[in-house]
Amino acid sequence: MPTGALGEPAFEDLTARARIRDAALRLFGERGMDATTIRDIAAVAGVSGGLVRHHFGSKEGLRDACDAYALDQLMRIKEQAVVEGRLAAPGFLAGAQPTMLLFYRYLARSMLDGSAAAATMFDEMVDLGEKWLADHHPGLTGDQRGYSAVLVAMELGALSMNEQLSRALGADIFSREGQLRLAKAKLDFYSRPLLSPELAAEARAAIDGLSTGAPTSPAGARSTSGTDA
Amino acid sequence: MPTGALGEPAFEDLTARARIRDAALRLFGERGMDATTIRDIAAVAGVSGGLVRHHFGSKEGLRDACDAYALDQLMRIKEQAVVEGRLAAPGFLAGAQPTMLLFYRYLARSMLDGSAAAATMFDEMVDLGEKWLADHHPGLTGDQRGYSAVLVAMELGALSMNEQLSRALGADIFSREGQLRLAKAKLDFYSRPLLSPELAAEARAAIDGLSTGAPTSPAGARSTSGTDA
DNA sequence: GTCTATATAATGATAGAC
DNA sequence: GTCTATCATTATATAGAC
Repeated sequence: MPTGALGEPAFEDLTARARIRDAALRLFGERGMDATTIRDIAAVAGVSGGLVRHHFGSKEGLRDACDAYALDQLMRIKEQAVVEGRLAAPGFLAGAQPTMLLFYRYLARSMLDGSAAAATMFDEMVDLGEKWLADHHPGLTGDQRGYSAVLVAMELGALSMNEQLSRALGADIFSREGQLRLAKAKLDFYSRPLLSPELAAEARAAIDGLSTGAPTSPAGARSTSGTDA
Repeated sequence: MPTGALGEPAFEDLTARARIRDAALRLFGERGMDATTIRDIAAVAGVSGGLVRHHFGSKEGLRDACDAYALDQLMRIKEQAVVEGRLAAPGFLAGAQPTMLLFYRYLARSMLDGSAAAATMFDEMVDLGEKWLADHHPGLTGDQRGYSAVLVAMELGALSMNEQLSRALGADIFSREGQLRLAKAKLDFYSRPLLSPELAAEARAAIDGLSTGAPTSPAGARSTSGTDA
């Protein structure tokens, strides 16, 4: 009954299979799947390329294993938190430990890389968020699903921007220091409305203008949607 | 003096060079650079692979050209808005036209793909956001830069999650319908605090706990940061 | 400016020895 | 379980014809 790994102290004590999986988790999460070769993973894991294939069949097979493992670990951590009765409502803030963050980053990247399993998790997170909103913001006016989707996309998206974020923050968000600064900034962000009522009204007017009138762009006749033409 | 293109009606009227650039902008933005081959781009642009090289030298050269073009177009649109005096404060909401969104998505993806130019833009956006906050939230307590960094990372990150977001929303966020739903949801998101004062206090307590005490994770001795070990 | 054909490098997949 | 060696494919880069 392993307690989870992902590059922890006893890295060299892990089975080769686990080391490969952890190496893949890290490299896929850092650079994405396309930019990571099987050889890279094998090198980090300290094994040969052939062994990767032996254990996981193919690169996609390895990715699937990583997805499943990350999902599983996240679930495990969450359950543990429930058992200990410290499942704070703002779990997305409290659950900001580096270990969890790394799994979340991996899954965010995996979504961008086109993983079906990761996409499913996104949808489930939106569902959960919707329920959470119904519980904690019973008086919320409009599009609760939209709200939740935006929240999840932003959380996960910000995580996939970890490199930029760390640079702007001046500290790696996976380090203790950066983690703290990020958590505080996010708390600020979530506990105070960005837009004042006046600005919000202004924005609403702009949106209403969009829904009825011409595209905000003036000169040059342009179609509404472009790219797929 | 071109008025901007990116897959607009007169696509076939553009020079081959512009068609290549627009095709690259679209494919890079959709799937990322690694998942896009020069041949893919050439096919979409209706030219040969050799011509891509002739005009841009290399794939990186093409990427640089796309970065510069996207940055330039965005600047142009912004200036236009200033001239017309409709630079609403919540520009990140008002500036949600599909065309802009597509450029922003491209740049977000380019950041993930490791573009230096795109990274620079991220930093500049954080700078701008900081100034905006100083103007509009003079009474903001703490880490303004952190706040701005989170805001930018979330905006751009959500955009890079456009596929997931569109699925959850039930409409492509680059379509008129999806754009509207997204804008409204974001307005909701930005004009109302997610966390009630009680929940915020709870979260703050959790964060303070993090900064002093042990890592939230209990069993199994684990180091603070794992991956780089 | 534009194309076709080719060289070269890298990658995922595979086979077989230990 | 693990490795080495190799194949087949694909992608970028290049050269040269039109």
